[in-house]
Amino acid sequence: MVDVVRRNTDYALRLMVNLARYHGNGPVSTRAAAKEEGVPYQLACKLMQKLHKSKLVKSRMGPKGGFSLGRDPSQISLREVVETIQGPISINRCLLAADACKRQHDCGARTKLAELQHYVRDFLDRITLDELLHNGREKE
Amino acid sequence: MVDVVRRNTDYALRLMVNLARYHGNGPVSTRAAAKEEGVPYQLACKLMQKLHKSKLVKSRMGPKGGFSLGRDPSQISLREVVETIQGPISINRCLLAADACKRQHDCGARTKLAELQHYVRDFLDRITLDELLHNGREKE
DNA sequence: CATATATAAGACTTACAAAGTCTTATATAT
DNA sequence: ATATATAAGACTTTGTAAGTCTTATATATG
Repeated sequence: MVDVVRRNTDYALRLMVNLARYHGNGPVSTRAAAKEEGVPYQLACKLMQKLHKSKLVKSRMGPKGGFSLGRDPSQISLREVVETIQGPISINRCLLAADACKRQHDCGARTKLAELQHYVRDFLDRITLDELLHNGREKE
Repeated sequence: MVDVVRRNTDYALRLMVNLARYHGNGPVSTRAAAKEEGVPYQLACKLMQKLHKSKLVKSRMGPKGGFSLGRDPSQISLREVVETIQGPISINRCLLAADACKRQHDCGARTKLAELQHYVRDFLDRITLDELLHNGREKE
């Protein structure tokens, strides 16, 4: 079995939604976010580093420091987070490079799978952090 | 990077399309199909065994033996082949069991990802082996 | 009936990548 | 000065996909 969204990506998503929840109230420490979201602390550190490199979060060092979202939660898509952590979303490896497969010329699957890949990417593009946040806390 | 369709699944798909190509002309030996589709022979054997267990192909032992499709190519979907080889298609492991995640009650991602998973499965349900075959050989 | 050709089954090994841990360095609020 | 936080990356563990090997069994055909 293969998950399109891996465990670490799931963790990163939770952390990002956590930051979204406290957006505007100053930085959130990794320790706090990790604890609240049930993510192993050391892993959370590494994930935050990746998210920082891709500018999805800003950091402030020192006490009272932590991470905060780089943009408004309505401007960060699920796909950005996913691809930051686990790389480009792929249906089949033959779709990641134009010349990845020499059989592609008489391959009936390629076109179909490319179509699906496009749909999936687009779907995740259209979901934003604030949607996830409001969706989840709707009932309260 | 994660491929929704793994390498072995890709191999199995090629083998199945090969059988579809010769459908009605008696069994195809694994050796022949593997060679024609560029699949390592021993791997092809294991894949054919899985396909046989799930009734997607019929086998005939002995010389002049080999495998043939269990049903007409128009009645075998891409999803059946994929799930026979690599198990259920999953967007996130939290979607595979009703109680896989205790956070699901206030999780905004779950609904969206379930929707996507449903779309992907349905998409692959609607593609059949004979479509793949005709798509690929259209130009000839 | 002997033999060559095919599948059947599963143990075993290898290779790779994800997940998780540990260590050291650096910045800053108080 | 010190405690608290991030920064960075080496390292270990674990899981699983991919690939190989071995032995058994069925059957067409001379």
